Amino acid sequence: VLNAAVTVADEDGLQAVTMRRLADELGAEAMSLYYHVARKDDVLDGIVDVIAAEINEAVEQAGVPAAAADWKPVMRQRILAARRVLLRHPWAPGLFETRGGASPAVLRYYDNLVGLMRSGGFSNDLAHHALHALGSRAIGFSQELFDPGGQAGRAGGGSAGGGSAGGGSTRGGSTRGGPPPEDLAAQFPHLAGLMAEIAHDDPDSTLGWCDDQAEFEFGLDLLLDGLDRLRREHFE
Amino acid sequence: VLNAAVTVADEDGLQAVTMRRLADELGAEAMSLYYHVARKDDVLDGIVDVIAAEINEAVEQAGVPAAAADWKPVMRQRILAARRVLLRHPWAPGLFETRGGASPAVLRYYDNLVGLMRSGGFSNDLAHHALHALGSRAIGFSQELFDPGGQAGRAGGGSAGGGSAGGGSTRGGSTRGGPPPEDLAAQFPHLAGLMAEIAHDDPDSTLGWCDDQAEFEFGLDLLLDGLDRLRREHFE
DNA sequence: ACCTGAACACCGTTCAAGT
DNA sequence: ACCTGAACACCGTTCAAGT
Repeated sequence: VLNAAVTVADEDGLQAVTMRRLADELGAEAMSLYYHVARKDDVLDGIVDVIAAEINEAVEQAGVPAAAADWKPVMRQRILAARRVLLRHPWAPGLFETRGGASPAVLRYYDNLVGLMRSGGFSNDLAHHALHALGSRAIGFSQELFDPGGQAGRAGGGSAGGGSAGGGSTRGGSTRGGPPPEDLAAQFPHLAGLMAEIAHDDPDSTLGWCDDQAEFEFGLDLLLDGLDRLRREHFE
Repeated sequence: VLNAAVTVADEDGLQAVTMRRLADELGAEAMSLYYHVARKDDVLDGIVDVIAAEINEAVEQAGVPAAAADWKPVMRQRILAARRVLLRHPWAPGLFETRGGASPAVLRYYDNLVGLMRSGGFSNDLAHHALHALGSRAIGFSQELFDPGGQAGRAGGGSAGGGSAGGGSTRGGSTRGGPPPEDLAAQFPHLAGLMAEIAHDDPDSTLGWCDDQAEFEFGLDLLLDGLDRLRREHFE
């Protein structure tokens, strides 16, 4: 039922999952779906629950314990495991943003995360702040403003800043009569400088030169380290 | 032209900004818009540029310098100024996620941010990491999984974790035959415990008990402090 | 109980015409 | 050069019927 929707989304994107298309996929030739489901929103809610269940399963299979005194590496592993399944469903983050709270499976994921922090010495107050600070990173994706890869809603986000100093504004320039690409460096000198220096490490691409996985872990570790510091301060 | 679209979105939400509605609002009675614009995507790209320009204007009016040796408080002010305009356009963050890279105005915003970091002692490499780590927080909003307020895409996000241990799953329970609310505490013990302890500070609401502004600043400061530490390490 | 067809009110977009 | 009307191919959703 819902699995068909996930398959369609994986193959042709979220915008392809339509009631008529779903009916086609399921053998049923028409909108008999409305007997089993009240609104389309229900199937969308359903598929975030399916994905969240897949995340929980992956976390358990990876053998990441639900409680540990050494909370940090465990939480890191759980989050990276979640990220791995989200990377298989690039359309899912967009759905998680709008309907994350409707899924018991994501609540279970978060409940485990809180349990892990509690057993690691977090007060409820700090655990609460931690969930806010991590935001969507807690469940394996981050929200970037720029996505040179072009695929909107990609898990883990695309790259930020310099990455699209070329990509973004080249597009803007051609479609909207912006400045020609030549004086981009003049318009955005700092981004251009940043890009020039970083891109030279990976010379064969000026757009997709960000290592998304490494950047995700950089931001994650920055937050986890900061939280650990606060936890320790609370103890001493 | 684009201002009409922003007004419609502010009043009736993003889903209300439709080509026919826009034509109505503009006096023009039909789809003459297609003479001035090729696709609807162009007007969407256009309005993120309008909002980003509003952000840049607000930052300049607030007198936040574009370069400073003491980069941290300046960056903090810039980001919080950006957040203030995003709070006036709750639908905007959702658009920024998908089409952020298409706007010269957001590129300008980011360029200023990079310039600020550079003048504050960041290497290009660390500035690049910083943009990734901050993600959408750099431009004033954060992505939360749960939004008890119900308004999807609200700037700064709704509240996370415990906030919807009640809200989210009560909804799930009623619409999808989940468990009755009574044993939610049994199903999600850690979230329930967290909520019980935190909510008691603000007893008159079990759902919207998160101080979004405070939580946004908590996560922001966690990241800024971590980045400053890395910057100092690089110096010594 | 379960499915179906036709229809309704909406989209974005095209295109031949109007002035 | 600028606008318009009618039409097309799609949506989600309803509803009276079918078995």
